[in-house]
Amino acid sequence: MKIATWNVNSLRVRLPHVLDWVVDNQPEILCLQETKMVNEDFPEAEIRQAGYNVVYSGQKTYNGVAILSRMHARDVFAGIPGNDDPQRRVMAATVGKVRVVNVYVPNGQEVGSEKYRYKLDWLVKLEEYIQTELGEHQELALLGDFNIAPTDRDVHDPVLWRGKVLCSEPERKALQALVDVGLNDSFRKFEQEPESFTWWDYRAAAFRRNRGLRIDHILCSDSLYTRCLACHVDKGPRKLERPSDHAPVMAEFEG
DNA sequence: ATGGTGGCGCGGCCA
Repeated sequence: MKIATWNVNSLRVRLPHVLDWVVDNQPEILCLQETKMVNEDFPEAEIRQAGYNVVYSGQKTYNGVAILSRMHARDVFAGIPGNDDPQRRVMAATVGKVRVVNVYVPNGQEVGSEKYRYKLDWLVKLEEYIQTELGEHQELALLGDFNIAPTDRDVHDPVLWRGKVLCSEPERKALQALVDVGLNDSFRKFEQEPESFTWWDYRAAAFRRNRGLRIDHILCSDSLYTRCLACHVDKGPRKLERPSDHAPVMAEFEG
C-alpha cells in the first residue's frame, strides 16, 4: 500500500500532471495541497475517471486540500475541530484501517511577522488535534506540506537559511513537538541520497542547481511506521513543463 | 546580483 503527498500549486494547472502521476504510480492514497479552487470547480469527474475517489476542501485563490483514494474514504473531516478558520488547510479521512490527516501548514512568510505567529499558533492547535486522533487511531499518517525543514541536512545551504522562515528554531521545535506526540518521519527510516529535497523555488534556476528544502513529510504513528517499507521523493514531475514547485513524496507500507 | 518566477486575476498578494 502506497501513500503520497503533493503540493500541486493550483490543481487547475496541474491536473494533467496529477492524473498521469497516479496512473503511473498507483498510490492507494494521494493527499494534495494548494489546490487553489472552490469546491464547485473541483475536477471530480476527471479524477474519478482515473479510478480514484476524492474528497476536498477548497477556497478561492489560496490553500485548498484534497484526498484521493482507491477505496472509499470515511469519517471525513475538514479543518481542525473547534478551530474556526476560513483557511482550508486540513482534511482528515479514514481509508481502510489507516487514518490520514492531510495538512498544508502556513508558510509563515517571515520570522517575526504576523503570519509567522499564525503559523506557530496553528502548529500548537494541530498538535492538540493529532494527540486526540492518535488516541483513536493506531494507524495514522500525518502528511503534507509542513513548510518546515526539520534539520540542516534538509537544506541546500544551511548557513544561508539559518534562522530564516521554514528553518527557524521555533518552527523546528514546533515540528519536533508534533513528532513527540507519537509520530515518526518515514523518509528518515531509510538511507537517502544526500541533498534530497521536496521543494525548489521557481526563481534563479533553483531546481536545476538542486537548491531546495525538504519541507513535505509523511509522518507515521508507531504501528504504521513499523510497516513502512520505503519512502522516496519523485523529482520526475518537477522536470515537466509548467511544474509545481514541489515534488511528490511517497511511502510504501506492508499490507 | 538585495533580484529572480509562478498562480491568481487584472493590481497586488502570496509563496
